[in-house]
Amino acid sequence: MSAETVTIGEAARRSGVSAKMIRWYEETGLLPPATRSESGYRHYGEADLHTLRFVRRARDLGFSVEAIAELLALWHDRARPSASVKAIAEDQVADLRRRIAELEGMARTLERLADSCCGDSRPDCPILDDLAAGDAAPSPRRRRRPGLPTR
Amino acid sequence: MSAETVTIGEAARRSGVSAKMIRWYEETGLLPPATRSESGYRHYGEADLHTLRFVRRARDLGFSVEAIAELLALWHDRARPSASVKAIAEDQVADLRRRIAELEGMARTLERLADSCCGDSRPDCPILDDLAAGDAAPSPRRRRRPGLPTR
DNA sequence: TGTGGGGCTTCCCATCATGGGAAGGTCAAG
DNA sequence: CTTGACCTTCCCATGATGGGAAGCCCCACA
Repeated sequence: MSAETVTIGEAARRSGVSAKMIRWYEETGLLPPATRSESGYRHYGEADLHTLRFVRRARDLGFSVEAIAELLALWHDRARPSASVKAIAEDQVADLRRRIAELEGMARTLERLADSCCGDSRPDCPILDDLAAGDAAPSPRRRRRPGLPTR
Repeated sequence: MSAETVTIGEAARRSGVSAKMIRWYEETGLLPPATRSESGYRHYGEADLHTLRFVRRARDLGFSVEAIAELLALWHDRARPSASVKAIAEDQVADLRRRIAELEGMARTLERLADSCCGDSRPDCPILDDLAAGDAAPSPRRRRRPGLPTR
């Protein structure tokens, strides 16, 4: 019993991770190479599906693939300290909060500008005036530490 | 007077847009080709700098390059209806709000999980338990309409 | 047993906005 | 004239994802 395995398409359907991404996760080392049939088809068992769902859920929470690799390692380490997991989660929360604050700032500014624009057929527009004002604070564009699907 | 022009590095410093990005904006058609010196150096005048600052400010508000192209066109169109500008701004706000809500959902879930994890040296961890639960709602990963720096 | 259609394989390309860096030409100050 | 800072173009990488082509495989049905 339980030698039941499924092909990659079925694994994708059952895990919510696309076949493309399953292959990519394997290629980049997030997942170990799948077992193959004689003809080269990948096959996945229940444990593999469980792992795939874990990955999927972690992606849904915005974890980067790198963070997921750490989470998977901790998941498989029966001697893990839960503090390690918690630290990763709290980092992720901090990152999410930082990004939310950034987007919130943009949204508030834009809402204020949009509210002040009467939005009719006349050309006067406080939104364009603001953009053209050119008093942009020269904040350097930082590289974000990878993470969210950002879809 | 006012035939003063600067090179791309100086334009970058004065506008807050990197030289790399100025070239890229030109290449992709967001900006018209810069005038060149005999030896091929790009040169920028006050009007160009004004445009660059406009672009920079719009990027800071999360507009996609595509949206900025529309905003620039409206900016230069003295017969524009302000409603057109307002519509673009409101689309952007809606997009920002949607993404904020998404991140907020992740952050809340993760905070709840992190709070329930005692974070000590023992291996028991509700965070991993949740990830492993595999009850992930199979929400399809949509492609996001381009926009934010997302840094 | 032949065949058709759907699933699998690998490989390449695109996204979006950005930076890094190499190889080589230009310019201005000393 | 040299030196060093700047400019040019070109290629590559990022992160996670999808699209699509070319070709092989497998099963069900006639």
